[in-house]
Amino acid sequence: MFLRENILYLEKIYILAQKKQILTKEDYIPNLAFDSVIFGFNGKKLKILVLEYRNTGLYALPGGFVGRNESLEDAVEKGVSERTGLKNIYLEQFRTFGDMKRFDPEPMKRILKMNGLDITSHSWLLDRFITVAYYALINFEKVMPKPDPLSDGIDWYSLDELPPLMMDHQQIIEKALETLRENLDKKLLGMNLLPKKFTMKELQQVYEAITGTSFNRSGFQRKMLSANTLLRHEKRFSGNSHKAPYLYSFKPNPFDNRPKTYITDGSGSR
Amino acid sequence: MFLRENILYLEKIYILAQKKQILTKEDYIPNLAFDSVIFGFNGKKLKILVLEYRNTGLYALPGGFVGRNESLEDAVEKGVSERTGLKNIYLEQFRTFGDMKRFDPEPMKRILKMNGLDITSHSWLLDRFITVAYYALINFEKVMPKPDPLSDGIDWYSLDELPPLMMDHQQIIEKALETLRENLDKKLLGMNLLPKKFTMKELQQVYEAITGTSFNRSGFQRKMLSANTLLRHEKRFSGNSHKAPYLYSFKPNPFDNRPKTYITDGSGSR
DNA sequence: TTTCTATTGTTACATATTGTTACAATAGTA
DNA sequence: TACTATTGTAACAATATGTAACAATAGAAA
Repeated sequence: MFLRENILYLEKIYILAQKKQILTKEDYIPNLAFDSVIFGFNGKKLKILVLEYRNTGLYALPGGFVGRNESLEDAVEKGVSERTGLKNIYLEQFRTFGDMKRFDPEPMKRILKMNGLDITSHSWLLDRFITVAYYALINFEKVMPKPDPLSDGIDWYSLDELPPLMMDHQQIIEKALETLRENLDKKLLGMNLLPKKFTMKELQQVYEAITGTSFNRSGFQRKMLSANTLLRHEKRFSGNSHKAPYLYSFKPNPFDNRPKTYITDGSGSR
Repeated sequence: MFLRENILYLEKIYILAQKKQILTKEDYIPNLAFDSVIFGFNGKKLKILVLEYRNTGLYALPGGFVGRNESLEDAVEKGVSERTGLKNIYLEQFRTFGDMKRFDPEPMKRILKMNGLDITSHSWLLDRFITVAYYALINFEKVMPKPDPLSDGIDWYSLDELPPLMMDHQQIIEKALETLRENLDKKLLGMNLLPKKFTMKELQQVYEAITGTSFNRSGFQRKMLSANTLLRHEKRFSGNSHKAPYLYSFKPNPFDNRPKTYITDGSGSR
């Protein structure tokens, strides 16, 4: 019993040390944060990772701060990796939110209080923040969501079953989805939400989940194949009594000079 | 003579007071700036407004800082208005640049020195900055460019005759142009670069200047007219010996619920 | 084995969109 | 009145897209 309590005590110290490290003002650029809309596809629906803060009933997008000597995108990569357990994540910056309406210290006060943290010594967290928003596309099956030090929960939510979110996070999600839809035709985004090999039907389901519309099966297949970006592999025998579909993968694009896994957009921000 | 010197002295004090106001650290969000790529169309080519700093040989995009109690977009609107003399400018945020490579205090040191400003008391300007970049589309004929307090020159440059620019401003321009091209099909951007009434040929020239390609005259006309967004007005008799072209204007879009002049994108960042 | 069903890959054809050329209209000049 | 440069539009060809039909087939059921 003594041992167990001792371990719990050490654990508590460790967590506090972690918190202290994470919440020291001097290490970060003040008034600047990032937020991430992490999309996954479960085979049917598009989902988003949402954090729940301890005993507050507050829900939020996973976010973080930018180190004084750290590039913006390194900070985001690190933050999203910590929440998902994945590396080399497809990330795309889509907007920076700098409205005064964002300035509401009350939620953060509650979060600090419920985590037993002193408000005065963390007052910089109650200040105004401008946030750079990114969306991430990840393979749903590979992810092991982990809450951040101030949260006790992190979970997948479909777009139509989102909990009430803090501040302007609902609007951030809407803008993320809007951008994702605009980018869908321009880039090969589907690949980042699917396993390496997939059927034409699965690909179509991803497109339908993202756009919220349905496509004609025949036309979709023709268009995808004519784009000349898919490699056909062996059939997949599912054990069901019907014709087995081919598996496909995306061709590596020879005209795409970015590394295979990347933060998109090489235009100087990296 | 005494009077004249006195006036000059007062003027100097006034300018210094202005500078002091503009350069006081406490008034702004630290480490955060904005830059603007201001596009204009002179009838032939797409041009950009570029600042030249006093006696330094340094060229830069017009930019500024965000007040502690000011929304990001209000700051940008104000800044671009001050450089162009225009109000209600079409502005679009396209990317936030947060690379460590941006961190180079030397240019700012030279600028402060050449303006007779003390480096130690303005050291916050030598710090690292993350910048939110916007592009603006304006009617070339209406603008009266005005330099900012630290610059002695502001001028139009075509894309293929840009001077060597500070830091990563060249990359910011490239990304602005890329985004402008992507948005050209989605939105009615041409209208912001032309006078209210224009001919089909002028509209085509704007499109060609932006995309850097040429279009078939007949097809361009058909597509523009079929989009059902143009109003046809009287003919324009130029005095040249050939058929007079019709003048057109853009229809106000009834499905566009934004005010007629605006910062685009209502998604929470305003 | 044969028949049946659900699903898949492909083709066929109608319709819509785009690219290209041709031609008539016309404002001013010679 | 003829001529020139430019403009608006029609005509036709080439492509792309929407829709439906059909054949192939993996397993289940008979």
